[in-house]
Amino acid sequence: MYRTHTCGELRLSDAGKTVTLAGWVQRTRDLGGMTFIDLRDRYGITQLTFNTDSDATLRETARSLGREYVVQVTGTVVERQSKNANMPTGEVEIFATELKVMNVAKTPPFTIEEETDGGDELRMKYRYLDLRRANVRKNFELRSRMAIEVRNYLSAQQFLEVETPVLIKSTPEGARDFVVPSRMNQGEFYALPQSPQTFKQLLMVAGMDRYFQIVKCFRDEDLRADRQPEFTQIDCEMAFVEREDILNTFEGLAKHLFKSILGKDMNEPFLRMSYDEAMRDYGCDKPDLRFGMKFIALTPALSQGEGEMHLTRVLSPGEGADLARGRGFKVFDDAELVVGIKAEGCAGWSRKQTDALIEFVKRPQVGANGIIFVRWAAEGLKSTVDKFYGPEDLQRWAERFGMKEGDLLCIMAGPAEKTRKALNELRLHLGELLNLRDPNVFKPLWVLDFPLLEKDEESGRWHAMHHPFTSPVPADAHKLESDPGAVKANAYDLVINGTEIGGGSIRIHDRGMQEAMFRVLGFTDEEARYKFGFLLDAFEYGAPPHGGAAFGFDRWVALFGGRSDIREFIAFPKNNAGRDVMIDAPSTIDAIQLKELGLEVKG
RNA sequence: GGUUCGGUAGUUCAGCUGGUUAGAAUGCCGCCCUGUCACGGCGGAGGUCGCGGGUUCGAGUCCCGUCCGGACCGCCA
Repeated sequence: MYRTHTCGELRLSDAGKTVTLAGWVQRTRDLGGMTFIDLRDRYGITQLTFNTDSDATLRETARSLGREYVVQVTGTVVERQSKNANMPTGEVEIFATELKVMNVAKTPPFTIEEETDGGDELRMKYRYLDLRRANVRKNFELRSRMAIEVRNYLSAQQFLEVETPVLIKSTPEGARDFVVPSRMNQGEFYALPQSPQTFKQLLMVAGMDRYFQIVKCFRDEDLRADRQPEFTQIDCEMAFVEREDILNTFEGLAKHLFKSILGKDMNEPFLRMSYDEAMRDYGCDKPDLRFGMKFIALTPALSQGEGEMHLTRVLSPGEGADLARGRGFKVFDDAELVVGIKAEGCAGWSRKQTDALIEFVKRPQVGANGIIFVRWAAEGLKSTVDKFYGPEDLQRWAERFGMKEGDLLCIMAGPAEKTRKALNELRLHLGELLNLRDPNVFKPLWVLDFPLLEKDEESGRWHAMHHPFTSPVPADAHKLESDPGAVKANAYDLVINGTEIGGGSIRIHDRGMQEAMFRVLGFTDEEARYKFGFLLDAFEYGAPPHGGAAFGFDRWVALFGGRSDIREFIAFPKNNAGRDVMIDAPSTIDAIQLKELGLEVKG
């Protein structure tokens, strides 16, 4: 037997017991006459003590231990003379009588402590050391608990966990597929699933009624802090349901997780908002509702007074440059949209601070031209466009925004889509600066009524905003082929704190409608049959109405863990370039493997 | 495909308008220390300044290229 107890469980009540522990040497404190060793395992840290009463060889061994040596120790649990209130085992220590080094260790390249000195790259290269750190380990304890609670909730709701294949057929309609060559079928390839979408629909045709799976999905697209090439979804599908049934079921799942994991009672029904509303009020389809700063448009449609109209003109060619006065306004060809947000209590911000905001929105990633500021300070309303606007204009704007003394308006103008997007970035940035994005506050939101289709500006083709199996809302179904852009999707996203946690839809379950959808997307009948014939065929054998949802498990865990980087919640993640720096993958394969697969590699 | 920030000791970083022998903290090694828990004290070792080229009397510092990493845009049905 390697151990009788873990390093996290001994308490004062255990005093007097003879115990054996095993673990890693966290730290040695050698005081000359006494030596203390912190012994660590997954469960905690226990202090070992050696002194002049200890056997001389034993003491010598204790003093020679390096960080991360694996040791087994036997000794007596004793009450500490100086207790440490900061650790659960802080009232006791082990007076060691035997000490065995089970394995030595090189000095690790970074400290194995909560506040490590290691940078991200090193931590990932030595991830097995990084994972020894208590705060990293906690992320995986959280992840494990959440997976168990997801299963608890869904199985109580009669969902069956069914595994779907990982080697499937390539249908790169949305994201690019990862592709796997087949040795037995040379020249042909499997693809790894971007999601088990079609399989879960087939399970509904199969009468499974309610399916779920916590499943890896793969997308060969560029990475982000919240995007990995392989990631985990909570994938669900239900038969004989309408949108309302699905929203209720998964709102229930979310509430169950909030309660069981975070101890939070989410009694209120989740807010609901249409896509159009979200775009109008927040400039994005996943608004962070932890704070206000709703968009308010000043022109052109909503404006009445001359002031607003003038604003459009001022920002037009020629005059814009003059207006700049060194503040960075540039010329707009047209200001389709003039829209602002109100930052409460920011009227006192310095020139340096407001300039920093302008710099922020002028970054190429945001691409705005500038910001007009209106502040209500002690001396009254003042704006960066005072040259062009009198007090009565400013007063009207202030009323429009419900402005109070101390508030700062940030107004942007330009092409509608770009301006909305830029103001969204500014809003989030201000929320950050003003500490309004508290990770302990959760504001869930259902976003509904997405457009079914989006037009790709380059190709002029329609593509599905969600995926091609999403049904139109019943009222719009007849417009699918005549006016595709006007069709709303029977789809929904769950957004929490500005993060898209998941989404889903009521699916098409009728062959004719699915074929119409493929036509709208520009598939020929042959293409549709080649890629999705199995699904179309299945719809002819009694496909029930069905719908479902999928949730980004990594993101959800990260959200509950109060972080935005999902890599912290994935045991062995990939870096920005899709590489695993620990095992050094991807890598080349040898000539024999290539030959067996019937592949040749260029270059 | 693009934008942007970074790469200097094992590690995290500082290093000014180019100028003698490149610093700090921490870690590591040695010695001292009987109640530490970020122990303390004294001493020591440790560097191809990512790589290649250029400018210059002189480059960690400036320029060009390249590699690597981070964040972001495009992309992510």
